[in-house]
Amino acid sequence: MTGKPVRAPRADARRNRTSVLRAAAEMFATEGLSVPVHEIARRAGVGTGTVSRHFPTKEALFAAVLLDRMALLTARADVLTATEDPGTAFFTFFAALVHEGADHRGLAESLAGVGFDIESAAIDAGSDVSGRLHAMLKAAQRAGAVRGGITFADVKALMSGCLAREVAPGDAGARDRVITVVCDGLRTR
Amino acid sequence: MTGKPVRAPRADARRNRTSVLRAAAEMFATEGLSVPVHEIARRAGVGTGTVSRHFPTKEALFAAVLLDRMALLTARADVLTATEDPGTAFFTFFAALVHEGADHRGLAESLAGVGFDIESAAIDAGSDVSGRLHAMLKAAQRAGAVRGGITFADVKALMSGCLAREVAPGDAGARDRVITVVCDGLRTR
DNA sequence: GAATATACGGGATGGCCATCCCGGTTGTAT
DNA sequence: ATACAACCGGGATGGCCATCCCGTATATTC
Repeated sequence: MTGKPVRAPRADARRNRTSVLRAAAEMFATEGLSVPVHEIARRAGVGTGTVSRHFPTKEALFAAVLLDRMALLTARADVLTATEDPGTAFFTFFAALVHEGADHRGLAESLAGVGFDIESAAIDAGSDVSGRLHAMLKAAQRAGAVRGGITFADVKALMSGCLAREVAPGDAGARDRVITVVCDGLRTR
Repeated sequence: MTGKPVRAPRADARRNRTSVLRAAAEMFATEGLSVPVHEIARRAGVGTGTVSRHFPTKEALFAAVLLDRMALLTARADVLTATEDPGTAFFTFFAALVHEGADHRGLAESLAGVGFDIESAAIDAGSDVSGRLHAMLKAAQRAGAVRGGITFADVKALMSGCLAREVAPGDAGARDRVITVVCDGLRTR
């Protein structure tokens, strides 16, 4: 079908690609989505042209960065679903997502709806964390561990609260307090 | 002291000023802080120059818009503090702030730390809503209505969760659900 | 060790936007 | 009615940034 006999990419190209990916992961994590592409290129030791050739768009770069983390998270979700009762699974995964987002400002911003849409990024990345969380919520509700009326959108909103800038990045204690408040609030009483 | 014999501003200037203020309030509320000044000017029926002459900076314009709403809110806080028990006062004011933010996207964004710093805007506006909420939190904790460990920063984070984009602007039901979750989570158990 | 496709760097381009500026206009005081 | 300060509109300016382009360099193949 494709008349193009695809040759393996050049060695320097592969090297640069991973450099960029690593630099992007670090900078998105610490600086957030608004970090200029130029900075990522500088940190990776390449020109801006190289970045946009490998990843046509900043959003595509972000999606690529997300790919592996997302895969890990969905795997984690599947393990929890299989081994824990629905309530525990949901609350544990919720906390895991919050902690993940806390270490990754770009992810948190995306979750909060600032910058790129995380749904589409996730789909580009071929991994659906949201879907897992949604399923776990429903299961936990059926099991009576989480209040009935709560919507998936409600949960996402509460999650973004746990990730708000007010909760300092390094302050795991604050994060745990907030998670506790939300989870206790979500429980059936 | 001021050698300037301040004359009353011209009538058209006053008219334009209030036009701009009204337009800005509407647009910040519906579109958020990222609305271009140009749009505000257009909606107000004036040139962009007129806007920046009256309000030297976009942030100053936002602070001016906030002024009256903030005054109302602090007044409300003072009434609640005087007439209700500390727990009720705190929870009621918390909900009031969330609903206020829901009707005013600019305010919500500012609270969430996106765009301008609301603290400084509030201080420019001469009204300290944060201070009131903080005091009410402490009182509610002393009265045993709210868990002890909770920080004011925690509360702000949770509040911004109630205002997340996921909770659709028109959906008062969703807002109430999320508020309930958070308030129940905050209560001493 | 040539020949050639591939990839590189970083300047050029274009869009967006807040703020500033100035030639022209209008309210106001006399 | 006149004169002057105050004010207006909106174009000009400058900064920031993602993306594109192209002359140059280099990995790969034969």
